[in-house]
Amino acid sequence: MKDFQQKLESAVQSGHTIVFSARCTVDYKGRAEAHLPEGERLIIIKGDRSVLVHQPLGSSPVNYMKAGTSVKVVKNADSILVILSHDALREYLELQLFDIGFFDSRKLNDGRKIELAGDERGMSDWLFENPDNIEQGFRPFSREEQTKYGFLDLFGTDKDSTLTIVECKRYSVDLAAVTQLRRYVERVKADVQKPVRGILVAPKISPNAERMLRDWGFSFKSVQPPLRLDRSKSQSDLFQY
Amino acid sequence: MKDFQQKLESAVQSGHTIVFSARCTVDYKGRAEAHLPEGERLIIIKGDRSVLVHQPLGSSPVNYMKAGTSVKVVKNADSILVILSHDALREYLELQLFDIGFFDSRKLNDGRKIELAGDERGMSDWLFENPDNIEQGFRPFSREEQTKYGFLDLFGTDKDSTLTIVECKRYSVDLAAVTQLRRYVERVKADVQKPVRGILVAPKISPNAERMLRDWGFSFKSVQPPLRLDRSKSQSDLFQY
DNA sequence: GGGGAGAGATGCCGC
DNA sequence: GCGGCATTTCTCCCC
Repeated sequence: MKDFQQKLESAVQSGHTIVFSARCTVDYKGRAEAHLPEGERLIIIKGDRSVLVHQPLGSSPVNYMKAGTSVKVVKNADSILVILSHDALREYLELQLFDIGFFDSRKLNDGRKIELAGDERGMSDWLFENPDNIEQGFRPFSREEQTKYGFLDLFGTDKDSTLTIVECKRYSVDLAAVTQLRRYVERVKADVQKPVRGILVAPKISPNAERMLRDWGFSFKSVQPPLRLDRSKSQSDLFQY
Repeated sequence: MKDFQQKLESAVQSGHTIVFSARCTVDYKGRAEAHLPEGERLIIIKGDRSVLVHQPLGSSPVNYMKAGTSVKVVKNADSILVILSHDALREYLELQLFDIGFFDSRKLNDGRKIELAGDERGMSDWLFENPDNIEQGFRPFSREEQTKYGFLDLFGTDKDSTLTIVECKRYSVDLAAVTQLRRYVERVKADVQKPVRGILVAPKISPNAERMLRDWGFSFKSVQPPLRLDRSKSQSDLFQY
């Protein structure tokens, strides 16, 4: 355990990626307050001093600290305290370690960033280029633009030259999406003193959301934009297993 | 590498918590599509077959799969493919491993659940017991209840017996919170054909949200409820470092 | 399994 | 820094 304290402190110092398992308790105080009774967990401390505590099941960390956390290690009679604090965020995490399972610390070389396709930005980009997929005659003149009216996905005119606001959702439209569109439409309508239409575009919509949408005179268009990740290496046959 | 394939397959079979580092590429296809060029990362496969891929910086996994993923390992000439698929969710992740840094696999014993205090539920519980913190004379008759009107945090009457809906937020009230309250108020108002008040309760509110709130005749009450995590072991001196 | 809503949400971009 | 908003959001609860 003495050895462990030494190892952990120098690993943190060197900015390595640190992974270890331990029987421990966890206490958190910050935006909320939490306690996790004794059990075996996986603890990760990264080079930016972000911290993750993972239980053996579940994809989300049970506790965590953001990058910039300071790490202090204190040896007790029968345990080691790892005191993690982020004073700027006023968040504190304390691990009381009773047994260490394994420990690894190493430099990981990785400067690459993930390339992602199929997000909402891509969807509105595609609809901007292919507006007839929303409605015949719809002509957008702005896209993802911070207008004085707010952050409108697509803003344009329909075939009758009526101002039309389009809100895109990647998945199912819910009540919140309808109120969001309503907020945009009302803001623009109040400003231009003319009729303004609202269209929600998404693969599907929940029954409640559709009812509210109709009540407000908005419309829904079901659209499933194609995924597209352009890069030299063909990916077409990678997911055939 | 041959050895690694064997180790990984049997570790997955035994439901262990598996952690290893590898120089690898990552490809994802599912709700979106993603590619991560070659670099050194940390990979975690848990007993429920949830999968996490972590880069050396940042608290969020760069790629992941939910519990119930099936794991297949294929040996190539110069690399190992780990093919992760979740057919029910139609999500696929592929790791191409070129070098393994370290590998650990072990059973972690942990059945404990986290105890959390200071969430919105606790806040509405506290306000239900101490309604004068919202407004003199406010008397709630339901709390966090799934009424026919929706999920109202607090529902009651004010000192003039006017129906009053209270929406609690743990942090700053934003535009979405105001439209949410508006949706509740309108639904109840339409049903009872009587005036209905709306009150937002939170530590603070953004200027835009406050403007919209006032426009609709709702009110805001700044309240900071105390954190409280009741348990035998006193925590009062644990965060003094 | 879907809908609805909170989360110690996180992360991104804008002002 | 806050605000506004998407997220491969995730998680929980309830129908």
